[in-house]
Order: sequence, then structure tokens, then C-alpha cells
Amino acid sequence: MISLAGYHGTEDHGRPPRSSEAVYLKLKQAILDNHYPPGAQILESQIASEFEASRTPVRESFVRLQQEGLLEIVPRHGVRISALSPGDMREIYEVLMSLEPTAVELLVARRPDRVELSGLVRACDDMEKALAGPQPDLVAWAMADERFHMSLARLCGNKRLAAMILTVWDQAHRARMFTLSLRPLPLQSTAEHRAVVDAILAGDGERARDLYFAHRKRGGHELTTIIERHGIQRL
Amino acid sequence: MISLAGYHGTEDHGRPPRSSEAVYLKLKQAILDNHYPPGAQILESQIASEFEASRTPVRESFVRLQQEGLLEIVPRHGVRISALSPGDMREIYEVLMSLEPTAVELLVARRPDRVELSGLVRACDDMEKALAGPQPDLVAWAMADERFHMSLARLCGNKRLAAMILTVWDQAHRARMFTLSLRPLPLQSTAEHRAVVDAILAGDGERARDLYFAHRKRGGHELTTIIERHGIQRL
DNA sequence: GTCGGCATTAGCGCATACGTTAATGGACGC
DNA sequence: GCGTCCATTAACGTATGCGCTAATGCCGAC
Repeated sequence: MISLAGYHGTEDHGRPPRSSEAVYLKLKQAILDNHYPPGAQILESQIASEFEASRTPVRESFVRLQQEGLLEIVPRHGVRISALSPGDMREIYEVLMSLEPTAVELLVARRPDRVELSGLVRACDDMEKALAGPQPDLVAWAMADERFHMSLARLCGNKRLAAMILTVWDQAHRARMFTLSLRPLPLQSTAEHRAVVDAILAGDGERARDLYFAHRKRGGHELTTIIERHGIQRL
Repeated sequence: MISLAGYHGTEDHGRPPRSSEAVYLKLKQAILDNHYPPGAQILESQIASEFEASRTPVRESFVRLQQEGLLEIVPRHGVRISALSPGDMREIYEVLMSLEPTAVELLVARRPDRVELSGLVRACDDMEKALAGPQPDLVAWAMADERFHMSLARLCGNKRLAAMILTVWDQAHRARMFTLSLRPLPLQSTAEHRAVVDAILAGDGERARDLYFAHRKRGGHELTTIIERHGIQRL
């Protein structure tokens, strides 16, 4: 997880570390890392003792994570970690197909300098590196891919847009990790990222947006196909 | 405010009414109704006594409303009701220009029947009616406009997309109400809504999307112009 | 007169206590 | 043997208490 310090406004400013913030971050990470698998039921008191805090900060974290769609509060049964149905994946990809191309377009319109874009370029480099050797490192590739998309969201200059992208991206995180080994080597995906960066560097917003849209569409289609072929119902 | 029962998963299922839910709803309504003006500082204990609840449900509401961008928790100073800068308005309109046309396109792709679309048609009728008489009723127009956009979001079949539209729409609610009397009579806006509905009824997704995008773009431009001309810095 | 430091206290973050509800298991009746 | 009802208790939703932090105001010194 790469956090977007800012929009949801909960990063500290040198204040005493808040237990509720720590619980929130650790719990979120644990969910994304599949430490609590989808469908799992967890009790407030269980998390409270695991994280050595009282129920109050745990409840606060639950509320926040519920709004982010990572879990659902079920009265008397604690929380249920959200599982994504194929329909949810469709929703997420529809949202990303709408927001991410817009983010690219906004980024180009801002006329960013090469320094700002260095993160994107490096993420591309890392994706290529991860697939270059005789033993492709899929996890490294996925991390670079994530870095690429997070950077792009943050660079677009629209905090709300960035936060929305991050939210659904987080929701889909586990599913992406799970399907990583089921899909063909992401060589084309990597090339598409590079093409987007090139268009951004060239200042061609329309081309960048269209490339990005195509990338997202193909990726979504690929994932949908995998989910269907494997008959996956929840992830 | 028109609530999207569902996505954020806090509607009740015949359970005992929860105080925290009541506080959340009333507080949100109060903010949208400008009962607490932007920039206002409110203390937990103040809301608690006003709403006759303890601090716990108030805190929970604060957390939720902060994530929705309606207020900001400022330690030791309670919460500050969010004020929108011109930059915020730009962000909101960029998001809506991305999401709403997508929603329209998705709606048309679902091939909705006339019954499903009746809410949209009625909202259009009401907008026209509100402007028809010798004394145009701007508030009635704004309510119908809001109903139109909320219906569209909900009809698109993508809960996440709908929730996102609702969130930013809520953020901009006060600003829209405030500028209502500063802008020209929304005759063109009303006509544009009608055109979008016609395109939806005709099943022409691409036209509907383009019309909607143009509508949103023009509306955003109009609002931006007003804000600039009046030198408004916070609303 | 102004600035700085200290005391006071407001307000919060967290822990915990309390009452309520619903889930569970056992016992009894059919 | 099975179903139903009641008792038990687990878990939550809310209230409240506690200790800590920082904001505020006052007083004294320069």
C-alpha cells in the first residue's frame, strides 16, 4: 500500500502518535496483505487485544475501513472482510477506466517537468527490469505497477480524484495479487505503461489519455477473462 | 440531501435505531443546509449536547463526515466545517466531468426500460415547471436538478461510481445553492438535461455521454466565472 | 508598553463500565 | 428423536472517567 498522505486528512503533524491511527494503518495493511482473508469475521475485542489497544480506536478504524470498502460492519459479529465478486471487479474497472485517463489528461495539462515525472519513468524501468531476467519477478513487477499508478494519481493535481483512484485500487489489491500468477507475463502491460509515459513526456494529453484508456480496458478485460475461466466467485 | 442507501452500508435493517446514525444524518443535513457555515469550529461536546447524545457517537459521525470531505477534525478545536476554495471547485468539477458521463454511458448500456427512467423524466419536467411561471422558483429548480443527477448516479448500475458522485456532489451542495441566484436563469441547463434524457431514451449512449460532458463542462465554466467575477475565496 | 514564561484549564484520545440484544446451547415436552 | 423455549452469555452501542496536551490568559520583567 502506498498512502496518499493528505486527502483523508489523517496524517500527523508532529503530534503525539495516535493509537487509533496506528490501528487503522496496521489493520488496513493486514487486510491488503491478505492476513485476514476475504469473508473472515473479526471481532472488535479480538483486534483490540491483537493490537494492544482498547475497543475505541478499533471501532474508529472499522468505520474508516468500512467507508473505504475494505470491510463491512456486521452488528454482533464484528466485521466481515470484504470479498469482491466478479460484479465488484467490473465496477472497480469501470471506475478506473473513467478516472485514470482523466488523471493522465490533467497531468499533461499541468505541463510537468522531467523531475516530477521521474517517478513514473523509474516505475517503468522497474517493471521492465522485473520481467527482464530468466526468472521474471512478478511481485516486483506488481509493486512497480502499483507505484506507477499511485504516482500518476498523485501527480494529476486533483486530490479528490487521486483519493478515489487509491480507494478502488486498494479494494482491488488482493484480487490483482491473486491473479498475478494466472495471467500471461505482463509484457504488453509494461509496454503500454512506457507508451503512456512517452506520450506524457511529449506533452500529448489526448494520446496519453487514449493509451491509458486502452491499457485499462485491456487489463480489465484480461482480468475478467481470468475470473470467468477459473470460475472465481469471491476474492 | 438524497441518500444513497447502500454503498457505505449504514442503513438499518429493522435494528434498534442507533444514536450514532441519527447524529450522523442530522449533522450532515445541518452542514448541507448551511446551519453550520463553512469555516465554523464546533466542539464534540457542543454537538453532543445539542443532539442529546454522548461524545462517542458524535466522534464516530465526525470520522465519517471527515472522510466525506464535509469537515476536518482539528485536535483540540473540534472540527472545522470545510470551506471550498476555487481550487476545490475545480477539483470537484473535474471529477464530475469524468464520472458523470461514464455513468450516463453505463446507464444506456444497461438498456433501461421507461419505468426506470421515469424519475429522470419527472426531474426534467420539474425543472421546466420551476422556471415556467412569471416567478421562477430557483430552489425548486435546484432540487429537481439534484434529483436528476442523483437518479442518474444510482441508475448507472455501479454502486461505487454512484457513491463517488454523491460524495463530491454533497461537497459542492452549499456552493451550488449559494451561486444559484448569482447565475443567469438555468434555462439552457434545463434544456441540456432534457437532451440527455432524450438521448438515453433513444438508446444512444455516445450522444448521451457527449451531451452530458458538454453540460457538465459548461456548468463548471459558468460556476468558475461567477466565482472569479465575485472574487469569492471560500464557500 | 510589550514580550515571555508559567499556571490554569479546556478539550480530546483512549480506556472502561454498563445496559441491551441476539445468538447459542441445553433441557423439557411432545 | 426432534422441535421449541428459556437461560446464559457474548458482543456491541453508548456513556463516562481519566490523564495528557496544548491553548489561553495573567503576571512580571525588561
